[in-house]
Amino acid sequence: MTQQTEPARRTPLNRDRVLRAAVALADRAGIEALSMRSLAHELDVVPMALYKHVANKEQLLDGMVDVIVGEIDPPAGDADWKSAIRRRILSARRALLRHPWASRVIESRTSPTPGVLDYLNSIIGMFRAGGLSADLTHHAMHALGSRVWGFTQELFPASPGPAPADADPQALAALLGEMATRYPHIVEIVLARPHDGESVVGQGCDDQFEFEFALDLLLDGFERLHRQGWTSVERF
Amino acid sequence: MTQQTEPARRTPLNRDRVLRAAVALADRAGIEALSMRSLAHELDVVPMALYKHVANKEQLLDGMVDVIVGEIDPPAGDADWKSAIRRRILSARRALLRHPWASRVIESRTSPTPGVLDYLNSIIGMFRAGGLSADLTHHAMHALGSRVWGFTQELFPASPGPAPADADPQALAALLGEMATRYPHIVEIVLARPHDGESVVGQGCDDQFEFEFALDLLLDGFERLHRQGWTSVERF
DNA sequence: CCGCAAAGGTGTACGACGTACACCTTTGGT
DNA sequence: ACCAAAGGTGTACGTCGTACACCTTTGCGG
Repeated sequence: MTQQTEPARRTPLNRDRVLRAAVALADRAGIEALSMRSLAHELDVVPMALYKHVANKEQLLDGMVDVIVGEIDPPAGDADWKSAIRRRILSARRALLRHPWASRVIESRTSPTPGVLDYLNSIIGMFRAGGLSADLTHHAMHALGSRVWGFTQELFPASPGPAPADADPQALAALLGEMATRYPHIVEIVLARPHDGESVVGQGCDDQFEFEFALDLLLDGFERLHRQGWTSVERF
Repeated sequence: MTQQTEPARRTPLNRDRVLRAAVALADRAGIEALSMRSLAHELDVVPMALYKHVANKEQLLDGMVDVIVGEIDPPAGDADWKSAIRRRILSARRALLRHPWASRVIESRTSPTPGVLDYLNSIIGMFRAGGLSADLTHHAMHALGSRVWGFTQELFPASPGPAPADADPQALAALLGEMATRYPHIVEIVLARPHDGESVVGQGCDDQFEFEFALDLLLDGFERLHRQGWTSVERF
């Protein structure tokens, strides 16, 4: 007669539910708050229960990456390889922006998962379908680096200096002055975007623009090399 | 009469010795083996002693980055900005290659140290001295991203698949065949470098070449934009 | 319908880790 | 000679990943 209330037995965990819960938790609380313990708590289960579904935390992170990679749109039917690849990479970027922790996790993986290999294979296939040689494609992939995923390693996630939430505008101005004498060139280019001068340091640039600027520079470069029949010189 | 042997008192620690020991330990044992405890042990000191010299582990890592940044050569006196920047970045690359953990640590820093700001300021100054506008320089720095440090985020540190030290060549061949059917494009471009076909998977590419390929593509792109007076279009 | 193996979930425990805090020891300046 | 500051110590706490032995539920072949 103990507690009749519990109509349906808790549906058992499985790898997929674990991964999705992990992604959701990382989205909500940040990747640094994701531990085997916190995830288990989230799923109303004891920490060790997770190990019946993932081998260890590394595999959990691998699985989470594959969930995100699964969100990338399949190739669209663009006529030319350049815009097809461009669109696909920007789709990857959108997926990654939805999960701000994802780029850091991808960087930290030490060996690729099947989902990742599928994606890379498909991007390479798009270059090849466009007629680029295997040789040039090889170098192109290296040149893109993490940009195939839609992110650049930003030099610094936030703006330099202490937290901008300090409020005190006088101290901020003083700090800027100090910066300007010690690092004049940095300050100059940070302020180079003329129209959003309101916040002295914060959000000075349009990340999306910066990303596309670099991406197009590279894609245009590949195209130019392709057209002139470039091949890596014999270096041996 | 207890132990007269200990002629000179141990010279006291200081921040610099701590940082150098940390760099040396990371070089020798890998960054993942660097803990406050292991570093203290290395210095024949109790873990908490380190906290008299660095505020916490994050600051220790910051300091280690500055040590490495200090190893980058000062600007050479090249005539044109492009080759001057090229040389400087390749010098940074050499410094980073001497300390394989450094790129990962740089990536993980959340706010810049003075040494880092000095380096960035100086690179920006080189663009400006070459006549590039603050606007174009701004975008160029973004486009370079972590490449200013001389590294690219490799898609994967090692080759895909399980450890290649498995030795058994038959199993390796089978694995390669499996890869070739599932990821044909990847296998094709991995094998695209014709002359080092001996190791099936390992070390298929010349990282230095890949780095310079991408770097030159970008620098050439900046130069082209500069020559044609490029300016970021009004996007508002 | 029984019994039993496998699959799934639990509890306890261990050895790392970073670091707070109170304490002792050495040292250099007056 | 003294004393404050600087440098080093010892103990302790909370968190982490996860090994291992155990219990419970479930589905299936006899």
